[in-house]
Amino acid sequence: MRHCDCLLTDMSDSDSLPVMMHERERWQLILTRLRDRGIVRVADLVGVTGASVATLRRDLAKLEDAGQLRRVHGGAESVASGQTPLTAPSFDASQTLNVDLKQAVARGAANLCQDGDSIILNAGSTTWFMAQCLRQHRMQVLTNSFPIAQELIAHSANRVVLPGGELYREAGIILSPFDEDAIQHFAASKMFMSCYSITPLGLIESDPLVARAEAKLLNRTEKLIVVVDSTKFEPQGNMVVCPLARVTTLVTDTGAPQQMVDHLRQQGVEVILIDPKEAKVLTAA
Amino acid sequence: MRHCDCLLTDMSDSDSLPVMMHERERWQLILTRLRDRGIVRVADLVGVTGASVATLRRDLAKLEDAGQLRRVHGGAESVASGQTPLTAPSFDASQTLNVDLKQAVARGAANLCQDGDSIILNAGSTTWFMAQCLRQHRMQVLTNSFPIAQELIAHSANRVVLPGGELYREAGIILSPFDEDAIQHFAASKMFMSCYSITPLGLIESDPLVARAEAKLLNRTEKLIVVVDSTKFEPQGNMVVCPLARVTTLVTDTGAPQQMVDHLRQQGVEVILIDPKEAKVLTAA
DNA sequence: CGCGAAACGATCACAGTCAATCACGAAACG
DNA sequence: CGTTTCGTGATTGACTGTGATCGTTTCGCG
Repeated sequence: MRHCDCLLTDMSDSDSLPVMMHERERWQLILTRLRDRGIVRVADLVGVTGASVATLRRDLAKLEDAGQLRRVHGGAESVASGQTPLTAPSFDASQTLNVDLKQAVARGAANLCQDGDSIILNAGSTTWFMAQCLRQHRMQVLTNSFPIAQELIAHSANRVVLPGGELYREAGIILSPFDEDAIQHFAASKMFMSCYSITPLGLIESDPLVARAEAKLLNRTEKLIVVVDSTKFEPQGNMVVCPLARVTTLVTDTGAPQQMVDHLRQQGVEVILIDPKEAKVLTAA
Repeated sequence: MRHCDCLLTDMSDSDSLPVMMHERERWQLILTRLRDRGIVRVADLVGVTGASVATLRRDLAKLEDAGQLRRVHGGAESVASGQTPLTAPSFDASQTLNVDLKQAVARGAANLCQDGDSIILNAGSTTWFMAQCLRQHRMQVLTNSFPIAQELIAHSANRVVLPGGELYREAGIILSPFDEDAIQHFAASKMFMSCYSITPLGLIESDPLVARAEAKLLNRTEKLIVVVDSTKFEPQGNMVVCPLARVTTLVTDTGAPQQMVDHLRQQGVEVILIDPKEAKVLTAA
């Protein structure tokens, strides 16, 4: 393994340093290069990371599953062919770890949609995965997420409605401090949202502006469907968006703590558990 | 990591050398040239990419299959009914022919912007070219064009504000039938717009919804700067957006009919003529 | 109208890349 | 301490992209 590296570069082979890169380091490096150049080649990555082509191919496969890039012959390209870094929400390392969970939950939530529905898709990485599952649907979708709007417009026949406001570059969210808004004329049958964390006190966000935007959207619908992977049950953040009783349905994975599941059902929330292995609905009772 | 550094120098060397471009890189380059110039020649691409004629022909064939361009004898031209819905505004055939004019006019109009300005960029192919000229600027930009918002967010430090409404897939425009809107809180120092055509009766559009949206935006600013290439003086369409006297400044190319230029100046409109050859301002008197 | 030059499509051999598989070693677990 | 799991590297056969060459078609010019 490392011996190969040593043979290739005699001068740097002093084993005093741990030469081998870790998986996450490689991923980070790959994504960085991808953002800078729009395209990466496996052969290049071999030289940069010191890993074998097989490993790098696996890395690319995983990152493609995570929606972070698109594989092409010889390497991979940025999901938007190098045009915009906005096609996917900015993931941090911890989010990258839960891609499988998020995708499983997103698929489960997408099953709750039907053609003709008018839905709201709140900004978030899980809801972005959900948008990818809606390519065959024909609905009216209101979203405050620029990347979700891009995805829907480019790859589906759904109608897309946007709220007015400033477009925040990093998060890709459209936020407005004003109440007058086109969304006041939107009536949705369902709203899908994620959140920063979920506690007995309710749905929690960390950013006041985001919390306010979500509260505004909540007024446009009766049914609120929360989509969160099981890691969101770790209390974080401090802005309460709404109490748990406001939630109609919660979609999460089987890793959710049983205590919270019970508590939610006591509050009248329908809880849907998705097994990320089998990617199918286990129970809804 | 230092291990990486050693190899990185190697990498950058082989990268700077015209070793071999990859398929996607060539595609990207071809599409970029196509967007910039409206037409590419196989012989030119050979010199630029270093690939063989056969390979480039295959590239063009694939891109044509993907609907990204239309092959012609000797090369390829920008596609008529633009497929790439969002990377560029959909050009019709006549527009494709005037890319040079539009870009020259767009550059001239961009010179009227200063850091700190709050401007409105109405949807349109000329204003989209203009957005490409604003990468170094730092302004607040309100636009009802999804592709322009993409361009600004991805490639500039400008702040972007969007109106609320439905996102129309083909044109990439955000339109709303309602008056309540976040844009009612936006005060712009200048508004840039193109139009379907320009006649002695005023600025003309063909779509009532578009005309109404532009009229709404007109209320948010005093200074109205119209950017049109000289082909827009051929009367077309039927919806009058506003009279010529409403226009503060008109930027066009030297191909504009002298009669209209005189008439505009009689109305108090400042007319700026851009020579597409020299791409510089000729007269502003 | 006819001619030469350029461009075109088809085909072939070569090199690089891919997915699948097996084997090795390290860390995690009971 | 043994077993399991995971990440990694090497190998194999199949596939894709590439360049050169062929004969044919199209364009431009006299």
